[in-house]
Amino acid sequence: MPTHPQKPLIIKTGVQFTTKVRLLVKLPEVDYQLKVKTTFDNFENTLGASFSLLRSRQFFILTNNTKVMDIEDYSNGCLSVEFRHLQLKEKKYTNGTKGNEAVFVLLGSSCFCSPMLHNVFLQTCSLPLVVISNVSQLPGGWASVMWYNLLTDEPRNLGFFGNPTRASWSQLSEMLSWQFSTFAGRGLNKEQLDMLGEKLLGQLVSCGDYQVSWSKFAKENIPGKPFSFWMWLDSILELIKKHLLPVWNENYIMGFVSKEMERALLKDREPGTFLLRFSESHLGGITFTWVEHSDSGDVKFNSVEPYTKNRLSALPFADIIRDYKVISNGGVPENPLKFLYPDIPKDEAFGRLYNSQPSKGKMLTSDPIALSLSDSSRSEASTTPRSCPSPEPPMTPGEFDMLSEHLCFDIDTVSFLF
Amino acid sequence: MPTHPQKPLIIKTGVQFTTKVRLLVKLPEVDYQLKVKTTFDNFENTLGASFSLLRSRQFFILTNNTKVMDIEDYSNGCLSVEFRHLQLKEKKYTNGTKGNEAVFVLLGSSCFCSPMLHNVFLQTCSLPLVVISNVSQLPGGWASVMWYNLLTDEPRNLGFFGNPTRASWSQLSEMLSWQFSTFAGRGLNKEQLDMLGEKLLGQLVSCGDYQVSWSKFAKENIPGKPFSFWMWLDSILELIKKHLLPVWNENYIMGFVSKEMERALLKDREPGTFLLRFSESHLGGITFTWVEHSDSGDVKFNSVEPYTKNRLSALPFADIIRDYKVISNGGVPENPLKFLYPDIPKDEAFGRLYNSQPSKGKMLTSDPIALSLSDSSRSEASTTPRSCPSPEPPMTPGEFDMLSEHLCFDIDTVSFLF
DNA sequence: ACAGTTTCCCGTAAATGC
DNA sequence: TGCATTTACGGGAAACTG
Repeated sequence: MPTHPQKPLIIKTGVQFTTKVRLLVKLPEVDYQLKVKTTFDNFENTLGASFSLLRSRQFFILTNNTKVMDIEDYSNGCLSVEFRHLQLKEKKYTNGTKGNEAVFVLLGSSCFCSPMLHNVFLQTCSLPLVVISNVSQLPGGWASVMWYNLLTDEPRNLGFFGNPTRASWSQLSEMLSWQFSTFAGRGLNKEQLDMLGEKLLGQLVSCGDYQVSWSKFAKENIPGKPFSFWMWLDSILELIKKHLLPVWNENYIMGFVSKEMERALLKDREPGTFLLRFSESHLGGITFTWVEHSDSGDVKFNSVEPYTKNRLSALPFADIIRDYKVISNGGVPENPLKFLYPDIPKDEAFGRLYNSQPSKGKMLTSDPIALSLSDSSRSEASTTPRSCPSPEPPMTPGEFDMLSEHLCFDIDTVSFLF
Repeated sequence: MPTHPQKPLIIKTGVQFTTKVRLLVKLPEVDYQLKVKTTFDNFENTLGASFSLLRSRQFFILTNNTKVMDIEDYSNGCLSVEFRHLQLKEKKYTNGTKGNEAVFVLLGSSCFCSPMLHNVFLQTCSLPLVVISNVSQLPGGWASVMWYNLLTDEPRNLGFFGNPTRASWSQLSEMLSWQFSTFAGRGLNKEQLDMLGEKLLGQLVSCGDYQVSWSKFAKENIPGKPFSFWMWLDSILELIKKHLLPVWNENYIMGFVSKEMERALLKDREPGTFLLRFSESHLGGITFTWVEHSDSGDVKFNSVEPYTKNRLSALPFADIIRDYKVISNGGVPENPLKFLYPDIPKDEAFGRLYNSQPSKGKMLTSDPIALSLSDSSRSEASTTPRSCPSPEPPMTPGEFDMLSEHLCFDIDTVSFLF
């Protein structure tokens, strides 16, 4: 199990993780033990080649990394060893090049069989994974995992990020929707994806499918903003996961709407109609915009400053909507939010989601009154037996091949689907 | 320097600290080096005794703990070595007894002199200190440091907490006031201390001086509350440090007033007169109570639920006072807080302390409206030379004694005054 | 079982490295 | 010098351990 249970294949240095090595074939009942060692593969090329180059960044396993595969460790019909409390640390004396956080590396494992299988060397490896040193790198690391799995079928394409291939918008948008359905319980509809596509690619999306670069997706900042497209999207995903889950799952958050579209949708609606959208200017923010008619009959739009995780952890979003008040010139506070777009009465939509006491009767506002008018794994077995001269070969070549092909190394029991 | 710069003599395991060993005498210019080693003293009795017992809890220094005292390290006219990045860890294989967090222990240091002073052994030690494993133990640890320093002049009374002596209320109250003046910039006045004394001791305080036990001060819970007296007081100190410093320093927080006293003070005052007091039921909370007259002419007292660090970090306290509104039956919100007790107009008192925009004109309340009607070193040198048979004594006995008496060990440059 | 302690690790801030 | 990355550690919560 990697450090973040929800995000496999990402390991943070200094934080414990778990891995399991399995022998996929049922062996004849012989009385021997397998000594298994888990190591971090610091070499550039594939396993089993006759020579290798050390990578520019190297890691090692700090903790106990050898275990004996016990006959009693049968689980699901195969021999396995689980390594717990493994911890990764970077080697500090490597040549100066500090790579980016998207470096893909391999966790390898080797088996020595004794006494009967003595001198037979077996090796397997995990899927490529990302090493980070701080949770602040988790979004970037996850972007790498997604991009890799979207564009490579090879289980061990370690040079992938040297020249990452592009993704078509149809591929990418499907994956983005998948992220929302996996982590937030509800995916993205066509309108939401269209807005995202336009944000990422401009009007190009509408003119057929388009190729998106890795850089545009996760490295370059959105023009005029201090964050990349994925950083922005991930901040919203996190906001939903932590503070908006029920509202999101009820499909009450339109979320991804441009301000132009927002106005177009609201302008012909009943006064007091509102919709919820994510902030495009700040990371992890959600606002509401409502329509009203001024005395002269003009249509007016009002928005509130985005609510971020800090404000939402003080009061759940549904309660904010219920308790939101505008103090009109008459001095009487009133809630301007009447209908969730297109025309659902507010309490009908949010009623079940209210948490704390509603405000009524004599009330004390113990909180500020602000002036604000505008919105400012798939499991993969890979083995590479090395032929070593064995003085007394304990198995036939056929038996050996079979054994080699069924030694499996999972970094997590959770499968990883893309 | 210990882990918490403001609270010396408390070291948290796994967190870096700094210490300095100084040779207080100016040595004749000889060409030798002193190798100094810092260790954690895990023995029961004083330095230099012929035998010792291991303590039930033992710690050791994880990191590099030897350094050579260089001739060039002269600072303030004496030889010194500074140890940085020291880290403490508990020995895990000791006998089962887990002691409490108030264990006092010693950091020791020994010097080997070579080549001229070869075979001469010198040793010094720090003041007693407290080891904790989590910042949640900091208040308890600090209570120990205070109690020790209040009641012992001995620099190394390690058995003190086996049977801690009592403190007189006059001693203790002086120290409590000192804590507030040190950490919050303003001490406690007689009325505040009287309230604290009564809380701790009942009416006994008024009948002359009284002895307070260590247990009553920091171990036993306040009757009916899930926290001790010091836990409660420290939570308030922390609240002031983080969120109330300017208001506290302007002396606008009466703070320590019983509810009875509060009512007695307010009842004859102008309606809208209010005062600020700390919550006695919750840790780290502050409320305000104001007086008003009901239609029938009765005096009424209203309080708000205590503000805690979470709410105060959303909006500073002065702004809360400015923006606080009661929505009367007429529906018009109004601020009931008019005069800070005894009769200071609110804005006159808090005007300078307001931070954000005041609320006026058309206002949006983006925050909840709650229904709430009631308050529901000194530097110490200690050396114990051991006489070792030296084949070629490089110094006269007099010189040696002088050297021994002037080897000093500070755990911090910050002096510690009680 | 429970209560006092410790461990774990996120998330912010500061330090470091290139 | 500035940005990318790591380290430091407070703080909340889970895990531990007698």
